[in-house]
Order: sequence, then structure tokens, then C-alpha cells
Amino acid sequence: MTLHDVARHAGVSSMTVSRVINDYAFISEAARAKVLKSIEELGYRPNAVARATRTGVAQVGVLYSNPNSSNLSAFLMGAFRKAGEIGCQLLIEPTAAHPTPARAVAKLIEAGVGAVVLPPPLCDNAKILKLLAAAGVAPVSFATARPSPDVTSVAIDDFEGAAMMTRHLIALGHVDIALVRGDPSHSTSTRREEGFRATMAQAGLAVPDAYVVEGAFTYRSGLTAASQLLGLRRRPSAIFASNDDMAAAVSAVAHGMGIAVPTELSIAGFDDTPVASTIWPQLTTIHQPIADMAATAVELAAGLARRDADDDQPRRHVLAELTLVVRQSTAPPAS
Amino acid sequence: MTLHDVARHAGVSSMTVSRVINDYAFISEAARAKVLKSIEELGYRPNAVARATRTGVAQVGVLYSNPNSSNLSAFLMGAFRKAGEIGCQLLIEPTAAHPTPARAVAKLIEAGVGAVVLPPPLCDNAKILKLLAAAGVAPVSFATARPSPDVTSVAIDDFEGAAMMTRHLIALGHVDIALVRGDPSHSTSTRREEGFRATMAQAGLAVPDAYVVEGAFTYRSGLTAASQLLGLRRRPSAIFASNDDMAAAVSAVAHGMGIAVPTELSIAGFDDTPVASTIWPQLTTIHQPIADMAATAVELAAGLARRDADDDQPRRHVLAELTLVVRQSTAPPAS
DNA sequence: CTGTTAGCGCATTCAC
DNA sequence: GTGAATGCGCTAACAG
Repeated sequence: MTLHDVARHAGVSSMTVSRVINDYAFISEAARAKVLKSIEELGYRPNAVARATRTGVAQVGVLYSNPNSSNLSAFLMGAFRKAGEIGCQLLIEPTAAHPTPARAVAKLIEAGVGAVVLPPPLCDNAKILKLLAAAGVAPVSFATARPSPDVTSVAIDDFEGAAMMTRHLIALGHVDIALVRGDPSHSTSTRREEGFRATMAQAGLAVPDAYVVEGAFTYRSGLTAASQLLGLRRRPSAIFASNDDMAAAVSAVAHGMGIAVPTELSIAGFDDTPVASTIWPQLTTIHQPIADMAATAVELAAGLARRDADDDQPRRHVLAELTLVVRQSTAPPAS
Repeated sequence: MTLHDVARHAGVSSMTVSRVINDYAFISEAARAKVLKSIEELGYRPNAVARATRTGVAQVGVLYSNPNSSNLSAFLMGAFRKAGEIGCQLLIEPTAAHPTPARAVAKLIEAGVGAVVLPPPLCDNAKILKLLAAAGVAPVSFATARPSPDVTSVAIDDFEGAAMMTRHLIALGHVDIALVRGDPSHSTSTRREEGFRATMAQAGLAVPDAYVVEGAFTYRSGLTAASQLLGLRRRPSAIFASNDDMAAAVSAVAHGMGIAVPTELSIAGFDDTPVASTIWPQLTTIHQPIADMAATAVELAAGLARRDADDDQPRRHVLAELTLVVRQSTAPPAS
């Protein structure tokens, strides 16, 4: 099943078919329709490998900082799936393997990538962006809370996600809601906090200073935060942790103190990583379609990697859809 | 930098270079040496994409059952890395997306894969193996504890891994060691139990029936198991859980009961999944090089996918190396 | 043992 | 608008 089979079937030349496939502008509607119909009837799928021999393989680099991130597998799934589809080569580079993130970037540049996907916190790193720009390598920032207008990005609306969860908690009847913040160096942390605070304010609910505690997106930091919060004289009836790892830690501490979840304490997470459905009770959390987002990021990156020097085309900014996943860790407050 | 450049540099034809690259047997040592030298000097790297146009892309399927498995990301990393290197196409198929595993296999077969990588428990499933055989698709079993001699496999020695951990616990001075078993339908569970029991017996240590409790490799099952074990009049001083998820659950329950880890209770896991270094205290566990193993599995599978019908060549069985990773969850017993 | 010929499936180039 | 020729980098199949 090749281009030529389709061409013969449609009664045109292979070039016309090729043009239709590649969305070439100047084709008569008649020819395009015939070709499309033949493609449909024959079930033709373009051969990405063969195509790559002519166009050259678009190489796109993927940097990642946290090898244990629970999102990593979903991220890789999506990224590799898309890479396979469009026939581009992915170079995965763990920054942890290098003394500095800049060295990791340098390695990717030397390898000849045309674009790089940058998850947080790298995507907010001006130095790295500068390095990339100097080498003429296009960046695609992934999951930043504050996408720069100059940089193509795929992200979620962290503010809105936090707001959704806060609304859920409020709707359940909670009034004393505490927040465990994320790593302050990630832009997502502040956006999530803002979403939380804005929603609380809008509902006319106060947020005492003691109810907002520092965290670092790690399980361990969640342990500390939870001890602080649950040791308070006036304990919150719900704790919203800025990610699932910290929520899991809150859950463990609550267990340890003999506080029943969710009857005595509601716990909410964010991200819907595997741990959310691993622990018990399973966490109510905000789901982001990481695999799809990764696929989109790779697609955009591959596009940028191809056209060498069209610097002045508009940057694209994709916002992925969030969903509130209600599981067993949240319920109406006790009283 | 192509084959021809190398050929010219070495003063031979491109075919000779091609043959050297592909380890063709009948080449004079003189020619081979010249070519190798030129490749070295020119820094030539074969173009996997171009190669694939001639040989056809070896398609290898990967089935997986548990989308949340913490090992998944390491597995995918290794698998995709190798696939990219050797230019083969990976078709990932989650069995969960199908009513039965058999349907997932059927889909892969229809897609035209030449070989399939089968993680547990699928690799021990005779029905699936039969299906594959009927379609002439080669299986590669991944991480089975009981590799069938007829099936190419990449695995670890579960017995030895469990023995290593048990020896570590004994060396620390523990005598009352309990085991949380894994899912009885996985062959790894029984091999790990056997390794544990054999080592205990060898050290002259008794294993009371109450010290071996059922688990299912899930966090939740670990919760139940831990409650059982820690509720015992004579509490074990160390608990060896058959995987990290269950060990994490044991840790949470211990926290909940106010039992200090590791001073009052040592906890050991198996697999070295991300959760092991996420929770606190971090888990002592057995590390298996999942990414390397996955890469090997894909390589073997791609080889099998290529040669269509050489059924009678010997099956390869690769055993990966295990390492004991000592972290903070184990220590000498209290008394 | 080694070289020649002939494409793989597609896209670029330049005709028409 | 459309098509014919040409070659990407590599390797099967054949000749030597």
C-alpha cells in the first residue's frame, strides 16, 4: 500500500497524492476529493520511515529533571507515541546526569536537535532559553504556569485547576481549608495558590496564615506540612495539597494520628499521578492529560525542528483540559 | 556522512562497508580492519531510518497490564531508547483497554507485529502464548520468575533477590522476620517467597506461619497485611514486603501505630520503584535495571521479528543483575 | 570474499 | 495545477 497504489486508484500521479497528504495549498478541489476518497477506500497510511529519508529526521530533545516523577511514564508514553507516528527521533536527556542543566542542554544541541521540550522548572529558566536561542534551537515549554508569549507552550491552567478543587471542597461544606504549597521555584506553585486564595475570597471564606504552609512537591515535605497543620489547635477540616505526593504524605500522617480520612479530614491532591489511585483511600485530585499534552508538545517541537529559520511565525500556546476526579479522600466535614 | 563516504575513505565498495556494519561473516580481516578504521576516523554513524526503508521496519508489540505500575516509566524509557537506536517500531498496547488480554494480543497481531514483549502475568499465560504461536509471532517474556525454555526471556533471579534481602536483614541482627507475599498469580511471588524461606532455613531461623501473610502487590493489600503483622502479640522486628508498594503501606501503618522506622521496625521492599525513594524513610530494596532489561527485550524481539520463520534457533535467556540498595528503612533491631 | 545493479516509499526540483 | 525525473542512505540479490 503505497502512494502509487493510491495514485493509480485515483487516476492521478503520485505527486498529487503526496501533495494532498502534505496539505499543499494549490490543488484543485476535484483532485483532492478523488485522492482523499481513494485513501479512505484503500485504508492507506503514509509510511513515516520512508518520508523521513527525504525530509530528514526531525530530532527533538526532551529534557527532564526528576526521574521519579510519577508523571514521567505518562509523559513518555505520549511523547514516544507521537514521535513514532510522525517519524521523529526523540533524544531523552535526564538533567540529573549532568553537573548543571546547561550541560544537558549543550549535549542535546551538539547531538543536533532542532527543538527541545522543556518541562518545569527548566522552562522558566532564562539561561537555558538563552542558550537554546543562541544555537538556533526552538524551545517548547511544557506545563509552565506562566508561559512566555515568545515561547511555544503546552500547559494547563493551574489557577483554574486549583479553583476547581477549592470549589469542590467548599461545595462539600468545608470552611476551614488549608493549603500545602508546592516548590516555590516552580511557577505552578504560585498559580495554584492564587487559584485557591481567589476562590476562597470569592466564597467569603477566610484563609488564616497558619492554614497555608510551605511544601516542596515532595512526599517528605508533605510529611512536615501535615504535622504542622494537624497539630494546630483549630485543625482544618480539609487539606488541599498542591500535588499528589504531598497529599499522600498528609494521608499517612493523618493515619498516624488516628484521624479518619475522609470522615474527620478531607484530603485533596493535584496531578492525578499513579500514587493518587495507589494509596488508600484513593485521592480526590485534578487530572491533567499528560500523555496527550506530551504528544502535542512533541508535535509542535517537531514542526519547529523542521523549519529552520522561520523565527517570526507566531508562537502557539496550547492549554489542555483539566478534570476534577472525585475519589474517596474527600467528603463533607464531620460536624 | 554516509556509507559511501566511508567506502571511499577506506578504498572499498559501499557493500563491504555495509557488511562490516552488519557483522556479515565472510569478510577478509584486512577489509574489515580498514573499514572499521575509517568508520572510527570519520565518526560515521549508520542511519537507522534509511536502513529501515530496505529491511522494513521491524514492528514489535509491547503489552502491558498495569498502567500505574511504577516501573512503567523506566520500562518505556529503555524500550523506546533501544527501539530508536535500532530503528524498530514499538506498538504499545494496554491490556486494560480490552475486554480480555487475548483481544489485545489479537489487535497487535492484526497490526502486523513480528514479535511481542510480554510482561507478567501475561508471559505465564499459556493461552496467549498459543495465540501468538498460531500467528507466527515470536514472544519475549519479560521479568517472569519461571522462564519457559521455549520462550526467549529477559528476567531477574527473584529467588536470589529475595535471598539477598533476607541475608541483609539477618546480618543486621534480625531474627523475627516477616514476609508479605505478592500476588499469588504472579510467578515472581512464589520465587521470592522461596528465596526468603530458603535463606531463613539456611540461617537456622524459624518462620512462624503467622509471619507470612498474603498480599497482592498493591498498596491496599499491604495495608491489610501490615495491620495483621503489627497486631501480633509477638511483633516481628523486620518486615520484608514482596514489592515497594506494599512496603510503603507497611510504613504508613507503622507510622499510624506510632512504631518508629527503622529503630523499632525495619521495612524492606523489592523492585526499587520510584515510591521507594519518594516516601520517608526511604526504602531499603532490591534494584533491578528495568530500563536495561526493557532495552534488551526489545532488541531480542526485534531480532525475532526480522527472521520470519527460523523457529529452530535456540532461545536466549538473559538474566539481569540485581543490587541491594540500602536506604533508611532498615537498621539493627531495637533490643 | 567483493562489487554491481536495482530499488524501498516518499518528496524535491523543474518541467509542462 | 499537475506530472516526470531524480535521489535520500541503505541493503537484497545477484554476479563475479
